[in-house]
Amino acid sequence: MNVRCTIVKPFEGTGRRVSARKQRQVASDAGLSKERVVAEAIRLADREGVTGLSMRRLAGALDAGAMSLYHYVANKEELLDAMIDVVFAEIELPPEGTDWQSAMRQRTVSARQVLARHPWAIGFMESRTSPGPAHLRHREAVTACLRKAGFTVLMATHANWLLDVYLYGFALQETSLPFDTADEFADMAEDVFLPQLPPDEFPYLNESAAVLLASGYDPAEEFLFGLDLVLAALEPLRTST
Amino acid sequence: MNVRCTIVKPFEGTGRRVSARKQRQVASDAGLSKERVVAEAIRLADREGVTGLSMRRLAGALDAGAMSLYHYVANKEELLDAMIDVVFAEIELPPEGTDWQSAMRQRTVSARQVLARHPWAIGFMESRTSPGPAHLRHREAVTACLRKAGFTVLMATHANWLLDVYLYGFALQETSLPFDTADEFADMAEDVFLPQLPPDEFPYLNESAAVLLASGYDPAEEFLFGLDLVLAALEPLRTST
DNA sequence: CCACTCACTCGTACACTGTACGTCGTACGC
DNA sequence: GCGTACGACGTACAGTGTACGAGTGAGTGG
Repeated sequence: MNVRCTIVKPFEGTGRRVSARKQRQVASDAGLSKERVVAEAIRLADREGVTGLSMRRLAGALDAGAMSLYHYVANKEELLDAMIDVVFAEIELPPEGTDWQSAMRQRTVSARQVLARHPWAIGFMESRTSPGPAHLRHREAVTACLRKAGFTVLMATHANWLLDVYLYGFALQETSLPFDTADEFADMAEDVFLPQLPPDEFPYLNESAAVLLASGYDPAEEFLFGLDLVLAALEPLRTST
Repeated sequence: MNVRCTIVKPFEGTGRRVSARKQRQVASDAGLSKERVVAEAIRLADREGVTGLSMRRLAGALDAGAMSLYHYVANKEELLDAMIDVVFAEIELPPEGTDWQSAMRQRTVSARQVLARHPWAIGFMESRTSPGPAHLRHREAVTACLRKAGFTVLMATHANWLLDVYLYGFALQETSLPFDTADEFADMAEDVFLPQLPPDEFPYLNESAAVLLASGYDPAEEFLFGLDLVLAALEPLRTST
């Protein structure tokens, strides 16, 4: 196994030494900077998806030449790393001073909102070979929360892992589904899915679709239901109080 | 929301009518076919990752011209759809005749193995707008298993959802991690992670790394631990026996 | 004041991608 | 035997990431 794995500090080194110069420009308006490049890249990815994010288009959005970007970012990989770390920074840390379930619930809900805002990020959050500083701060805070709640190191690792699995798995599924609300689900089920499911071949799927339709099933409620189930299942793993 | 969502039958329509002709060739060796194209695409993606799968390279592996592929596949999207459905077909269905936990455990373990074999598939399993026949058969079997175990339609939906979230979330994390075994984890933690974590800034991460290292933590065990936790948490949702 | 350095910008070029279009050879039904 | 249609594929086009190197202009040492 041949992995390189270094921790990067995204906004350091490549950026212009703005303090070392007598602010030759407004520094945030006209001139480029790594922050501006990354921020615009996130806006572009939010708007057009990750496939719509190309160096040329990004440069265009910044009124710059494509190759100018490479002064702030070594390559597209590094750009993605920096984008992911900004996304991590948007996630609320688990607050101190409450019970661990409320704290983890709050950060996980926040993370889900952030990932819904930046769906392109889901597949990359843990897959970058070099975790950024916001990522590390996040992990430290979560681990601290669990350890203070009385989880042993091993059980905290299990809990951390399971909660992340739930978060990323849910976000992945959520963005995949072609409906968001109960109404959209009803429309899709009625107009698209049901007509394509022969009742004799798929009796249970037909039954499910019919019942869920009749009862006004809302897929948006699935998140908290599963999250609370997972949190409750983790509670017995605590050893002390 | 503007989604097209049709159910495709992957190996039908575009393929050569092999029975209508007096087998002008060996039909599986030399000649192309949608099955052969898709199978080779999966082999290529397994070997080189999804970014290594290009129409030209796939054609090369099949000793054909790039444009020949488009006689069996409308575009790369449809190729991916067909590949995903083959992956679904590799997953064991939950066996009948056992308790629901064993059945779902078995199919989820199988699914994890399949996804480990085809890591490129993880992000696409539920994101294709048109579920293939193997996908539908899979869903039907899982739903049947849960309903027969006494889950109501709504609870079966919750359970199905949570188990899929766990499966995909785990597979996603698993492929992201730069280590697979306990030994590799130990090496990574010692050589790469710990040196980059200042103890005063990340006390809990340092503590965790040290303890896990000392106790020979094996990330491979995480899957069954979490799966059994989820299965146990779902048990009370059953209403009857 | 001049020369030099160096951060920054970006035009061009190359190898690669998906695929639209059109052109073949050939095997088949009549 | 012939028209037809199927399957194969060469070429071309717009797009991608980025290597290379040339330009520009501001700051500094002499």
